[in-house]
Amino acid sequence: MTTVLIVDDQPLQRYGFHLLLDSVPETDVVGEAAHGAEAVRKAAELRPDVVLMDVRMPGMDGIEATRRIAAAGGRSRVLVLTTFDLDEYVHAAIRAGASGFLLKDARPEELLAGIRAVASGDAVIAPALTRRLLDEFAPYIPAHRGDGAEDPRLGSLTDREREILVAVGKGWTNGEIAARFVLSESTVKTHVGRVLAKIGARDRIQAVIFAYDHGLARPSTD
Amino acid sequence: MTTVLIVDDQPLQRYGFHLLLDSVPETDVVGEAAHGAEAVRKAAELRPDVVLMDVRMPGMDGIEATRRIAAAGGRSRVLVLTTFDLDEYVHAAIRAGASGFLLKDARPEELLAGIRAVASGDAVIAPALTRRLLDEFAPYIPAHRGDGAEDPRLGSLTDREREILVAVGKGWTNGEIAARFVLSESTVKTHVGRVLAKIGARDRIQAVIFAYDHGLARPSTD
DNA sequence: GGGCGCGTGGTACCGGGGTACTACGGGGGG
DNA sequence: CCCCCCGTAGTACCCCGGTACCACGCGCCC
Repeated sequence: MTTVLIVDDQPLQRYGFHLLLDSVPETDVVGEAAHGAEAVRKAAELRPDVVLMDVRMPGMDGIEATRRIAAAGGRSRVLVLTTFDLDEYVHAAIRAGASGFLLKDARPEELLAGIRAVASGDAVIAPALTRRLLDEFAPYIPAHRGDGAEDPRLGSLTDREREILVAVGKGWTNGEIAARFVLSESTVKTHVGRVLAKIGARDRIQAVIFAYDHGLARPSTD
Repeated sequence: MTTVLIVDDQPLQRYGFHLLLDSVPETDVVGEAAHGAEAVRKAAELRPDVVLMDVRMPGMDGIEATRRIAAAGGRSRVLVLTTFDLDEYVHAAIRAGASGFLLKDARPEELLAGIRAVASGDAVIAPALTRRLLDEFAPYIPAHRGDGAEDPRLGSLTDREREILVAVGKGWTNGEIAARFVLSESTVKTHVGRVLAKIGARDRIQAVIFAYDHGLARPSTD
């Protein structure tokens, strides 16, 4: 039995979801909320397995509410439901920590399957959005995976050189690298020089780009 | 009516899929293949709407076959099906141009729903894999989307300065930027200096990292 | 008209980065 | 045993990048 909290500013919409979830035995609607603030409060109080979250709401919107519920660290998973498949919503929801993103025109079975998946710790994305997400993220998949053959330039690096490349990818200067690795700056320069030669980069800048392209560096959420 | 090509090295597995797809009216199995090479050939010959592709096969594997079918540019969409939810497979399949990735332990309705979605141009990912994909790609979502408030540093840049930042993000030297923008190098240095000051970067290197973090630069598939 | 932001351009200076070359000790394989 | 790779370290040199400061023309708004 999975417990559900329904969040939507439209009473009729809540009623519809409530009816649907009551029609199957495995879900139990434990509460409703009409806006973000109420959602955050009730999620903390009722500790539902799944929060069905609308995006567009007066006051605190669904994204901010999702962020707070996710940040609270409880075991509630948020499934975002919206009428509009705007990329910004999807991006924002994912970043906010949502476990799912479905459109309100989904068929009832899809919604129930989504709730089941989210409750069990998995995640779901509406197929119409998945296509765009895949197209967007495909370039970020490191080339050394996926291309069958690993980039030979990566393989040519020694362990130490790969460490140095990662450090360069973080934007550290030679002096900083020397300090953190407890090395002389000369040694660092030697390593960096060899790395540049091996990967075919003229600058440390192109080494940074290389590192990003090959998954050795990734955006930090500092 | 969506036409389907079944690719799997196990005859019994093909038989099972065939039976399942024959049991519903909206799919029509137009062929089978036992390995990658045959799959590529039959896909070109039969032009199915959807290719049900196994990953592990002797000879040419499903990933390579997917790559070739996708590269051929026909309207066939590939739905990869595998027993193992290894991240490498998922990554490789997405990079190869697959439109979907499901596990063989999926329920029949899920498989059929997946085929429908893929045939209509959407994409599907098994919920168990979606979670890991989301966790992996969330950092790549540019901070200026998703965080509600746009990064004020980005907004402070003029149009020209943003262009310059993008160019810096590509790893171009001041000289190259000057050449491509038809400017003097002095002007470029002035712009770069202002950009660095505005975004709070000490180097052009950290400007490159900033560009990646904020979605102004992304891995190129050169 | 006077200001101001923006894009353009210049000079001068200096420090970090990159290259070339050399060197040496340790570990592993022929 | 000897050699080679690897990691370490140094010196010398040059150039690009970054900073500081100044300058001018254009468009826009008060």
